[in-house]
Amino acid sequence: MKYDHRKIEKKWREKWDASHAYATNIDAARPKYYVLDMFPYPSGAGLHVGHPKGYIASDIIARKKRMEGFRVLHPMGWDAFGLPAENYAIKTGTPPQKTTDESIATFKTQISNLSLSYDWDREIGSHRSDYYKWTQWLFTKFFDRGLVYKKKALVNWDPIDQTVLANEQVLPDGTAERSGAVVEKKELEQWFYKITDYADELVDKLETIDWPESTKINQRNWIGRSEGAEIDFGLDMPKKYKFVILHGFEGKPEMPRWQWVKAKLEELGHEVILPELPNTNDPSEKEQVAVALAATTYNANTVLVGHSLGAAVALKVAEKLRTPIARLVTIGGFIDTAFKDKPRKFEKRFTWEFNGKAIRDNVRSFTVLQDPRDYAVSDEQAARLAELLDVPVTLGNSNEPHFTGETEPDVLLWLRPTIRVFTTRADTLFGATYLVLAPEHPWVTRALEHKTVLKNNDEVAAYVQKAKQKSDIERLATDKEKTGVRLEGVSAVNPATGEKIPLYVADYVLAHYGTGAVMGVPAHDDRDYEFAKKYELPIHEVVEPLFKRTSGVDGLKPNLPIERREAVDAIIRNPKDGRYLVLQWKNLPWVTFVTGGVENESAESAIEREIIEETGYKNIRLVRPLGGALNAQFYHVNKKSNRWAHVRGFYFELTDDVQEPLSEDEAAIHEVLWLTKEEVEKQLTVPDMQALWRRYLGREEAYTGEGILVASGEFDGMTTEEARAAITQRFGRRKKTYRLRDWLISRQRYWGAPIPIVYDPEGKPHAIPEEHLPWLLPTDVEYLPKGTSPLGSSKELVERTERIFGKGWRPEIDTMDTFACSSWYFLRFADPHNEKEFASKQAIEEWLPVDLYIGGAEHTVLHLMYARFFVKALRDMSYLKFDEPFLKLRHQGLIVAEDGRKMSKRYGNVINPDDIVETYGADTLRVYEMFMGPFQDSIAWNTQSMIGARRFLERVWRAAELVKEANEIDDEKYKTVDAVLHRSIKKIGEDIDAFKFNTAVSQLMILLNTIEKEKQVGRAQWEAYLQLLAPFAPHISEELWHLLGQGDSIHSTDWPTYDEKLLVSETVVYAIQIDGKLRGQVEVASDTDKAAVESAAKDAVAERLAGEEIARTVVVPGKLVNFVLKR
RNA sequence: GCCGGGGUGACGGAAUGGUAGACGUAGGGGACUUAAAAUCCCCGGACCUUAUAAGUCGUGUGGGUUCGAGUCCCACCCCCGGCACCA
Repeated sequence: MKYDHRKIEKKWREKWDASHAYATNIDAARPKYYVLDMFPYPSGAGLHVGHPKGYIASDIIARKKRMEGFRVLHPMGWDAFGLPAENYAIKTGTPPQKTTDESIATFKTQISNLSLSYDWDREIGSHRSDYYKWTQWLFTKFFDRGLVYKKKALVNWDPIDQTVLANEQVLPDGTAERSGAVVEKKELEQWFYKITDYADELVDKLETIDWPESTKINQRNWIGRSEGAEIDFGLDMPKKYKFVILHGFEGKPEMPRWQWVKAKLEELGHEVILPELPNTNDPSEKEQVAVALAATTYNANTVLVGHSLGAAVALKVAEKLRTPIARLVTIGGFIDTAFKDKPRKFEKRFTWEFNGKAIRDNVRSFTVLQDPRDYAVSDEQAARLAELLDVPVTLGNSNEPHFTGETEPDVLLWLRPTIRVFTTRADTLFGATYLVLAPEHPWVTRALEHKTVLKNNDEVAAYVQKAKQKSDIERLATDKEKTGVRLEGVSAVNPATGEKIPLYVADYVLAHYGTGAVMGVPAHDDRDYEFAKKYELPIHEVVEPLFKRTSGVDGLKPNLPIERREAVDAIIRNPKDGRYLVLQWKNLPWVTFVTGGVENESAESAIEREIIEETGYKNIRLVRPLGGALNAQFYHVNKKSNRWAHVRGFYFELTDDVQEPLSEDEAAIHEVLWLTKEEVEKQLTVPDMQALWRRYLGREEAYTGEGILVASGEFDGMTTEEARAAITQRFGRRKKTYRLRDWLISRQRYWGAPIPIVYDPEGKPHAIPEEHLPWLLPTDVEYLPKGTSPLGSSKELVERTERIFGKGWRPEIDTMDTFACSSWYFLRFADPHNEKEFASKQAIEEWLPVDLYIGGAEHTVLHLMYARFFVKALRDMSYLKFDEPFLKLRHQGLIVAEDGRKMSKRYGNVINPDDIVETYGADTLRVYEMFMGPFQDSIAWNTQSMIGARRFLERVWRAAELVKEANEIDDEKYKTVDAVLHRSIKKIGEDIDAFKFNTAVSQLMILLNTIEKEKQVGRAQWEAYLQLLAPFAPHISEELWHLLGQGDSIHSTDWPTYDEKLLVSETVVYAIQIDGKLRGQVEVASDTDKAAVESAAKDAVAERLAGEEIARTVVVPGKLVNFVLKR
């Protein structure tokens, strides 16, 4: 009978479908296992053979887990919102709903052909309203929780797709990941998920999950946490101000924060007035203003400051002034009483009206300082205040959420002229010789508004303007020369040295990272070095380099103490031939320059003495010392001790060739070589020697490594690591910053989940209540986007909004980034038909988290990080009890086309799985894809090679004829097969668990080879064989299983177990080596003791050992014998 | 530049510091056949040798540690992926 895959596969597919063979087993007595594939976007093009690779692997795991007694959740669904269907709609008018459903049908057929054991009863589609209802519901919960916010921001605009993109969707070269368009900057009001709130946990919890290390590293890099310090540099300006500070509700001038602010400002020579406002719990507008006005005279040097209620008073004061003041700062201020937390006593009488124009006419600049965490004043209140003054809100961080801490450095920062920098190298603070601000830095913006602060106001304004016009690509081109402009008329004070240092504005400093300002330490930072060279700024070295060897022959021995020594090195050149002298060490695999210790003498005399001793050349001339000292820590192989050498380098030239003979001691440890410049560069491998060589060549550079502090006062002698902590403590604060920014989810596109927000007639956004969800995607739309969302063209949407919420209410017309839909789908699979919840608590507890997640490596940051964020946020809202969605993650490698390129319609090199299934069978495809090579590697498809998998299955088919019943079995042959069988059960089980599918298949082949060679296989042995094959080739194994007369499916049988005793064979072949070279073999019983093995081996190679003396014999049990001969 | 991963026959690949190249593909030889396909058997890293036996070399390059290195250490070259003026 021939192996007819078409007939067999069709038959079983239909039987399994009809019987719902893969419905999820919900027997609570079994342990659960949730194995999930990343749900695909159902593109119109259908699948190519590369797509199912991951599905096949997860299916193998799912099948094996079922056979091992687990209840397995193995679902599949569709990530169905997305641009291709929408772009197709724009071109043809076909509704995306229709296109998408058709594509899903195609995908499902293709996937079904492979008999992947999904529970199709749990199928979901993210575009279906019963799914996106919950995507929207989650949005509203995030909204209530403060994890969703709207802000005007410079965003990435894709001019081809006509929508904004998340930072993650923009490639490093500034083009869009999807469309390839050059991304533009646009200022738009957009919705954001506050993923940065979870930055720390997103980094820290990576350690708890079993993910590929490279994926974890990618996430860590993307979040880009760096731990450093914030340090404030006071500004020295000729101008001094008078600060009038008005406290808030139930406040007092004696409060620690005001006294602290006052003291800090007075230190800088400013004047501070702190009037006490009366009756703040029942304030009268007139009384408050009168007290404030009476406190002092107001003029162009006055800075008026108001906290909370005091801010409202300050605004009224400003309204009434006759001469303009310099500045008005509100801290946690408001102009209405729509408080977040609770009503205030004064609300009844607070009916104050503010004249924005009068205030703006009387004040030259404003700052509205608001902490988003403020418990009383909402961001909307702050926004209304800022609108009155026509300035943006300045976001700050208070120590206590309403700026009520004992000290409030952020308040001081916005009052006192101070520049705060972020640095990871606080240890180099003494070397900071200038500051650089980003062009968008608020202090620069404000100074430019004042016009008189900077002597070169126009020049700076022009530079800032130019920088703003540059695209990100231009600004981030790293090879470009740095530019900047000095801020004339101001200087900063280095808090460590007290020195006055200049300020620059330069576009190499990024406004959105850290504080938007950096300290320039040219001696120890490459960028600062480049900048300082160009603008001739002083370079102060404060770190002596330290070269620490931790591995290799001269790596520090951890158990020995480190001895400090003053040392000297010399580069010696012979001017006659231009060669350099090096020492070739006898017991070290490298060359060095002449090197030695200083013994009660000057460094200069020490090096001359060492040169004579080590080389014999005595007529030498010191040309110049080579820079400052450097440190080397290493294990001194000759002296057998750990050394910390504090080295001075010198450059000498030979005056003649006279060379004395070396002492015996010296000659024994090294020899003198003369090398050309090229040879030196090639052979010199010791880092401190290389550093010396670079100095000799005059190569100037910043030293950015670790080292020992110098010229840093009390911190001298500390390691950079110690100094970072100590200097931070003394002059700044520890601070973490992140590269990660909040997740922009607004998309100006049609085919996505509508953002469930409506705006009241005042324009205030409201989350749509649950009873109105799903908030349906309208269908009466113009698909073509025109810079705003197509939803804007829907009449039905507006009518719906007004009908439900009232006249004048307007719908949000943006849709959500599709990643929002895929950030929680794994939860829905636990309970996919629930109409009351996104999933019941019980279902979630039963199935989650996902035990094994398989998908492409292209999702290492986007989807995988967003999903982690969702889970953490939902946990904090008490919907979940676990921290991480995916406990174990594996990526499948790509299958590229036979020509080595990516499979793509464009190249015409796509292999369609349907064709392979038709011609060779699904089992062949499955076996081949697993056998190709390591699961995570990218490998080229090779149809010829695939035929090998087909041949293997044909051999399996024929081997069924070799099955023998007990009475006809030849014992010897049975035993031979049994030994290989039990080893195979062990290996195949372990290999599947370890994702080594390729070697598992190879073991199936080895076992089959054995069966064929013995020409017989016991019935029970054959049953076990089919069970081992079943996860890989479900159809043929099922068919052969039934041919044995079995009634039930092979896929619901118990996974075979192996007998430990059978893993050990009776005899073992030892390899025999002489001096490590293979010289023979000997077979002995496997329980032979070492001595007997040794003598058997000795006999086997007796001829070769004749006349030789054996110095040593190594016997590795079960492996080999090695005779080491005496020489 | 920085951070990952990798470099093994003609090809895909295998190998807890212990006989390098399992398993498969292509290839060569043979059997069966009128013939071909399919199937079965044998060979299958390079060099040396008529061939065998024996030997020499061999896992990107150069060194090292070890009785023994594809595997560990040092330096370097190349390829792939990610990040990149992130202070």
